[in-house]
Amino acid sequence: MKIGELATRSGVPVKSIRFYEEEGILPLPRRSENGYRDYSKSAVAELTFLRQSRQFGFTLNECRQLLQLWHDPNRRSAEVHQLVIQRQKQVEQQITDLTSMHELLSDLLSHCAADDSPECAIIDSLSEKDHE
Amino acid sequence: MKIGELATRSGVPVKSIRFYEEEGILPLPRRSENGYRDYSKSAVAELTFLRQSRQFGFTLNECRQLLQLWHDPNRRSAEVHQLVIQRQKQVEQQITDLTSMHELLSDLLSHCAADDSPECAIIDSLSEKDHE
DNA sequence: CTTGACCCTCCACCCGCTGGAGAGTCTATA
DNA sequence: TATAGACTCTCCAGCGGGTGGAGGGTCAAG
Repeated sequence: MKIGELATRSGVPVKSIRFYEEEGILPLPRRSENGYRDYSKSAVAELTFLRQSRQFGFTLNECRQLLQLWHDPNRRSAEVHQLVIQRQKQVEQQITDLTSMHELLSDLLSHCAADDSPECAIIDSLSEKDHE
Repeated sequence: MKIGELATRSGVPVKSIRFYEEEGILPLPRRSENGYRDYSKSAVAELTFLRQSRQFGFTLNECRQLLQLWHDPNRRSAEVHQLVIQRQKQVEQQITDLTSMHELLSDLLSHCAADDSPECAIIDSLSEKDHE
């Protein structure tokens, strides 16, 4: 299978596949006589796994670890679990941060007249130092 | 005022100040005889405004617009309002995305034994294509 | 007269790709 | 058989938003 087919089958762009290989996240595939990358069926599963992991927001380094665990028949599922817990905590933190940001934005909006005059409470708020 | 003092007063790192100037987001300051950047008091307010805007998640381009409005005595507050609304919508979208990601992660976690065995529902789930 | 705290410029690197240049290869059709 | 177009290859540059370091200059205190 050539890289284009792998790309459509796995849902990962050709460019990204080459990038992942360069970064050592994916193994280097064998080459055909003409120099084209030649993939086996299992590459589709591997790349699909990678794409899914990325969609869950794992960094490439975390994906590397996940792929290692995926390949390791002696893995402990607790280790996988740990990585996912970690990721979930990050997501929680991000939600918390974004939620408070959303509130602050609401505060800004509520004090702005939103008309043709230059007076603007938003501008004023943004000019203030936090601790004052 | 030299860049170091501006940095501590505004809460923006020296490196970032120079970066913002290079990018044309901040005006180039006058220079002292020795070539050092020489800032007026108003630079503190301007940079504080920029830092606050960044903290609300505005991109540098959006900050550029906000700074223009900040400087413009004939601004319409509606325009500022519009930018903030836009930003808030993005935040809402991000929260939505992260929340569904959080749920999916919970689903993964709930099916994993998290023990010493290699069987792992998480690994299995991540290997599946979305639409299957 | 030296030490240390500043300041300067310039270049490289981070992440996770994406786009393009310039070249080679393969297949279908005229 | 020539050629067009769809692939493929490698290499290099750039995005956003900075950060870090090298290799200098400058200034005040001890």
